[in-house]
Amino acid sequence: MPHFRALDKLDRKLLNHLQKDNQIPTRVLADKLHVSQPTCLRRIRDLREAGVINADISMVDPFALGYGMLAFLEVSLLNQADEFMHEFEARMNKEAEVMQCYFVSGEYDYFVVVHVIDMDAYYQFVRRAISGPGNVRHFHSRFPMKKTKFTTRIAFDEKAAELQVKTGK
Amino acid sequence: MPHFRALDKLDRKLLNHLQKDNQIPTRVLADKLHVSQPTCLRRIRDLREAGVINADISMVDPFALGYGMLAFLEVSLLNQADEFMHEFEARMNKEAEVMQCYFVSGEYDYFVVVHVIDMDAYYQFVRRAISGPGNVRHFHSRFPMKKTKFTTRIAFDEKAAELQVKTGK
DNA sequence: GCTGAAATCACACATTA
DNA sequence: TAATGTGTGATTTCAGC
Repeated sequence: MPHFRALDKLDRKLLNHLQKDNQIPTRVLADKLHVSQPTCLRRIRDLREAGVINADISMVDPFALGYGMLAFLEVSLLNQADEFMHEFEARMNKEAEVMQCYFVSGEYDYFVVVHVIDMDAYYQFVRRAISGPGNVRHFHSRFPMKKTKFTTRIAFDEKAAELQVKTGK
Repeated sequence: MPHFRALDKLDRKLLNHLQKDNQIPTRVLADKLHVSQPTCLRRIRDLREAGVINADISMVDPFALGYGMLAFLEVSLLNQADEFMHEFEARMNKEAEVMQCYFVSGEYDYFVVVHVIDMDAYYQFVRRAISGPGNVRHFHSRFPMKKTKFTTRIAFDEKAAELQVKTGK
């Protein structure tokens, strides 16, 4: 049974901390926020169960591993019937090189962010996943020279705090 | 003193797991990979110290919090002297709404991904951070209708594994 | 890779608003 | 009634060997 509740100040403070570091002991976090350790833990558990916290992960630096090449790939499909769009999206979901994929309006249908080792790997990716399988009318590549910012942290301002949040199941 | 070493199979397996879930007890992870728990822990610690693991964080679902609106913002600067580019990049770094920023070649200089609550918030953001401060020649907004994939996980194939990785400081 | 001490997590229960 | 705080046992981390 789905229910709704609003995020209060404590929730927002917790999220702001956990977005930076989720390995901090609940005891330390509790002290910082002037609540007890079990309260801290309970709130975090609830945020996870509610899906506000999607996942708890280690961030790996792609450049530290030789994945120095990034590409923006714009794709327009031949056939835009629902099943074909789903087929394309499913394919992108399976491809490990695809970091992000967006359905966009305008000249192209999809905007895809691809992370690969080098140009050869990118070429192979395009042949295998884009031009190979068919149903692609046109595609266009751009190569960002530098990633100057990348964050998964979202900001919690007052307005957002007042919004109702769908929690739990 | 910086030193180099290559990632072996164990490192890659560890990273593949931790990218999905960094809350798994090292004991469980050790059993899965058929190594001892302290070995597992030491490897992970080394990967963190080496900077291969950037951060350990909770991922927050922006849509669960009412941040339902995404925008692609392309910007070209008036003055492209180094100091002005740094100034723009620094500004994007400070803005909480900016999730990603890339320096690109072509018609525009920067590709910026912005995450906001609604169109009004986006308008305010553009006025404050883009058109307001000056040195922007032209900008153009696109609004992706759906994010069909977003991951921070990078793939570890054999080729990548053989690459030398800069570790330590 | 094994063992053990220290720390953390996570539960039951009393308390408060 | 629902959420917080206190106290306690089970797990986990992490150092020494």
